Amino acid sequence: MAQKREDMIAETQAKLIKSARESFAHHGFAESCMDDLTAEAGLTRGALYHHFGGKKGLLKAVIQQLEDEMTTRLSAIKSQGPTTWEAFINGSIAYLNMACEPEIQRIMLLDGPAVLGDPSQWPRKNCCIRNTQLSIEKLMEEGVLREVDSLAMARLINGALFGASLWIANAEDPHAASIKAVDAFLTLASGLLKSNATSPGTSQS
Amino acid sequence: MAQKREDMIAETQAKLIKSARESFAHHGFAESCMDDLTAEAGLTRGALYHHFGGKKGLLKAVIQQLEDEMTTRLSAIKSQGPTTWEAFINGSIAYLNMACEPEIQRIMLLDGPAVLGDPSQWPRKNCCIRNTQLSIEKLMEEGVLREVDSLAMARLINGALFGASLWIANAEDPHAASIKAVDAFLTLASGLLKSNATSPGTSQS
DNA sequence: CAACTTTACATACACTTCGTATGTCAGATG
DNA sequence: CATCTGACATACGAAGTGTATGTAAAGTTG
Repeated sequence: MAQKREDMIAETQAKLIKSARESFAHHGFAESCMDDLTAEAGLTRGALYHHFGGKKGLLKAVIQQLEDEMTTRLSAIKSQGPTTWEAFINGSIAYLNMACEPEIQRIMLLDGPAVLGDPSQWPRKNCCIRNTQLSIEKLMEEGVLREVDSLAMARLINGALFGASLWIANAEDPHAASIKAVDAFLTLASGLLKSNATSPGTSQS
Repeated sequence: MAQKREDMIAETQAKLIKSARESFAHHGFAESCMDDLTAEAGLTRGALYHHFGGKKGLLKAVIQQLEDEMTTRLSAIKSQGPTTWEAFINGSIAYLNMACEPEIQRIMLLDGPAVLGDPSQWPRKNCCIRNTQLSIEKLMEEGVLREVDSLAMARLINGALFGASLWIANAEDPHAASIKAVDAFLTLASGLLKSNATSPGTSQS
């Protein structure tokens, strides 16, 4: 039964994180009330403070879970590209689409940086940017890309996709906006290529 | 003396906005206390609610002032480029540098979107993005750029510069990071050009 | 110019929310 | 079985926010 206890603890934490995700996503971090949050999970603020140390701690845990999920999803997509370049492009488009999801956009992209500061300083250093950076380095090794600082470029690209996602999510016609954004991104990304004819056709959303 | 009264009102508002800028920039929006804020300006919360309707209203006013200042500064820089393309690049680099300033980054780029939502929905619709968009359209008319949706591209570019600014501001060596970011941006931006040899040399920071 | 109204702010109060300090009970340990 | 640790709940105090009300000066109307 030594296991059972740990399971219950994990379950408690999972319930709190789940409630927090919903509340943060719906009302935003600032407007989310810890009493409501915990009540929704069938608990009290005592549990929250015990496990996460406070509201910000809970936000960190939620973001970590979101990051893990994003990483899993992105890895799956990136691993199945015919070329490294296409894997990179498809991964970027996937990231763009994910950034439009309310939970991710609201919690990770809006509230996260405002409350916790620069994402790259977060504990489990932002996996998405790391992923982008690794792709870029791989492409440079393959000789496909021009030489640039991979981290700087990864930041630019992630920022660009985030900016576009904010636009898409708030557009009157998000689907149309998404198509335009992908098209524009492909154009922009072609600047990375050594030999740039118009960027090679890539499967769109 | 009809003028004097309006002047005093404007002065009151200006004092509140000034205090708010400092407080928001130093402590962030959430941690800024309205009592401290207004006391610093020699007033009380009564004045704040009267003129701005609340904390968010004050944030809006502060952001508007920051936007106006940025627009002025950017226009000055853009108007003096030898070619439209160089004006665009120089404006972008200037935007990048400005985005690294703590006041602008913290208030406009971090707290602003988190508290007020997508910047493009703000009252005085984000002048920086508009500026970028207009530059892009002009460059397309001149036949320098490939055909893309100008708004989508403007969003991508502004987002990219914001992402880079966040990185620079939190880097161990911001100056070095800034140089890398500019270099990477030039590479990326070359994707916009119809004829892209390596992007033409441009004055760096 | 006198009575009234409006406006710019200050003061007072009620409500929410957060963090901490303390309490309690179940399970682990010896 | 006695004890202790850890997981959570309860209770309390301190801010902070928004609103409702007060006040005095400026403006308006007869």
